Amino acid sequence: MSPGHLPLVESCKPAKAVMSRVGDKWSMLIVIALRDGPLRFNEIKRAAGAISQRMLTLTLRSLERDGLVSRKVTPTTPPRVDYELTTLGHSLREPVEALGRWAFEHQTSIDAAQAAFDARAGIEPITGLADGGAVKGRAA
Amino acid sequence: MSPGHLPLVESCKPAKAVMSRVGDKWSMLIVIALRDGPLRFNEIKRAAGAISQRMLTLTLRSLERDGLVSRKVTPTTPPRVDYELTTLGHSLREPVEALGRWAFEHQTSIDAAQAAFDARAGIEPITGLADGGAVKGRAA
DNA sequence: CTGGATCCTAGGCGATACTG
DNA sequence: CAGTATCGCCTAGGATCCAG
Repeated sequence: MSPGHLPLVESCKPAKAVMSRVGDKWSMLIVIALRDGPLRFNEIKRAAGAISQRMLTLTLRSLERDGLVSRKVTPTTPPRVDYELTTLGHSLREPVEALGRWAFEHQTSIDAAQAAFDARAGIEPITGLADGGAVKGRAA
Repeated sequence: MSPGHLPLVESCKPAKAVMSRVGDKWSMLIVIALRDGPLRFNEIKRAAGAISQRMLTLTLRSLERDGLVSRKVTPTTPPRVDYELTTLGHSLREPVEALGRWAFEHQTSIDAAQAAFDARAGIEPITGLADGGAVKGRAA
């Protein structure tokens, strides 16, 4: 997709945008929650677990803006609002779920790599200098 | 992968972690930059474009910790450090590139949806209050 | 050239309170 | 029930200076 010799940052701007969506804290969780059909505001909230009403509203709006989710209002009392994945939204599930599968398949490899890295960090101080060797105390 | 009736948040924690990686500002850009072979610190920097040395170092470290990138130091003067995708890193490219392709394929749909949404937002002010109607500039 | 330590700001996100 | 408005924390991430 990218020729290879040009900045490569510009060549994948649209990809960057989508990756941000995928990586943000709640979007994909909501998309997955809606995979089996429409849900109401509070149903999504319950499904997502710890999301705040503020973030749910914002995320839903933004998902709607991107055309991934549709919003249907039924002006009764109390009001009823149903959210549903659009065709575009459903199509996004495929690559996203592939990514999810990758995560599960390689979970142990990642865990192992992290453990090994952390172990090395504790053992090799800074290149021979005798250092107390705090495991990178709670600073940053 | 998730039974469907449990919180669903906990069932995909590892996926969430990976999604965050994919979604963060520089990780995938670096992974893609390394797709054709090892690069030195400043070569990656040049390829990425606007990244700060701080973020490059941090991202690289964290990629290394996750076992996606390997770091090889050649202690010459000046020092030479090569970064290369590990097998795990390469395997991640597949789902990530799939996501990238999705982004390109549906770019126009998303653009259209956003334009339509913004247009609607401009028409329906806020329940009658005359609003100037700034289009809420969406940059990055 | 590689990369650590510091400082500083924008904004993501949660908590809470209020409206229709 | 659905949604908005306000506040305040906290972290991502850029700029800069220093060191090996």
